[in-house]
Amino acid sequence: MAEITPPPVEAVQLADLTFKLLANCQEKEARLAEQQGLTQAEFRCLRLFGTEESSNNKQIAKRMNLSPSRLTRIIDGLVRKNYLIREIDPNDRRNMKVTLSRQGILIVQQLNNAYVNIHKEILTDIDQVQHKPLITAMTHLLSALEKWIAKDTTQ
Amino acid sequence: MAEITPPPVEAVQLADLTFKLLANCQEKEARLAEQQGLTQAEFRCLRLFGTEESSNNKQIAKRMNLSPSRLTRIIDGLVRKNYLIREIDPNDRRNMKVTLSRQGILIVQQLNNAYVNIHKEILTDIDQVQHKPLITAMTHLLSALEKWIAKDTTQ
DNA sequence: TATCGATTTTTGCGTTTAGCAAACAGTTAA
DNA sequence: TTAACTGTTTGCTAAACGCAAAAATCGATA
Repeated sequence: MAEITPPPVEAVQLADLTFKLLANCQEKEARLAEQQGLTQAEFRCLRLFGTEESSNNKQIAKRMNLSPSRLTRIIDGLVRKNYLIREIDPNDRRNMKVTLSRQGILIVQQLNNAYVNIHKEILTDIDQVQHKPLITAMTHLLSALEKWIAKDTTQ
Repeated sequence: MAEITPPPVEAVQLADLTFKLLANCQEKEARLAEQQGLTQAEFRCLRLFGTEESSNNKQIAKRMNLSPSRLTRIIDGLVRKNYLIREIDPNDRRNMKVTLSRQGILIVQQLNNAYVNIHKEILTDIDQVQHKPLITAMTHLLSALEKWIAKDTTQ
């Protein structure tokens, strides 16, 4: 399988780290979502918009790893809360064009600020010189992980 | 709040990284759990045992961030699958002493192996010299994150 | 030692989250 | 026009989860 096997100790440590990190990040996201009066799914959905333009139901569902039907109902909630606008795409009337409302843009900004602030706070707790390496290392980890997931999907 | 504010760019990057990492790790755990015929909750519960001794319902629930009642039912399932043994703690008959069965020890080993193997595979995809820094950096991140969570709980 | 308050687990019940399949609406091409 | 296809929504169902009450037990105190 793998050409050169890394020392198992490192793999064990990494396994342990990502396991714990996952639990903590989940907790972190749950807190943040609650602070804004959102469910976790709503939080993730909104954050996915970022500053981006609009998208349609199916695309969002795919990006969130949820069924389109589930997404319909999550968006229902966000429309009811006046964060999203859902209108028929004039180019293809089957599509629903989902866009952030004025309020939606506002809350996404708030959301992003809060999210970034946490990480700013976390960074103050880590030695300055470690910041760059941390980001580099985690970028590698992420891309390796994405590759692993993609590989396993197709096989 | 923070004494020295780190450059916001780094915080933004880190925020983005942990957000994506979270999604991917969730996916990874879901896959692994399914492979072993376990629900995600069961997976996490078993993995929490690791090689450790026994624990009681309430402790496990707290560590998993679940209500004790939910935990009762998750353990129900694992007892039914013969992975856990649940018996009354003779020292305090209110407590249930939960331990791994022979089969439980086996599957936890398998689980850990699979989990570690993924990370071994992931590491082969990252430059050797990056491994140590990655683990160091992530250890720092984890402890900073844990600190943030603990701080916010008490306030 | 009988009783009261606290603790741990379990059970009953309602809510939320989620997917599947069918219905519906619209598109594209023959 | 019709047939095959795509995207969204709706109805239904199952799983995940928490709350509150019940049951069992403990510990301390009057």
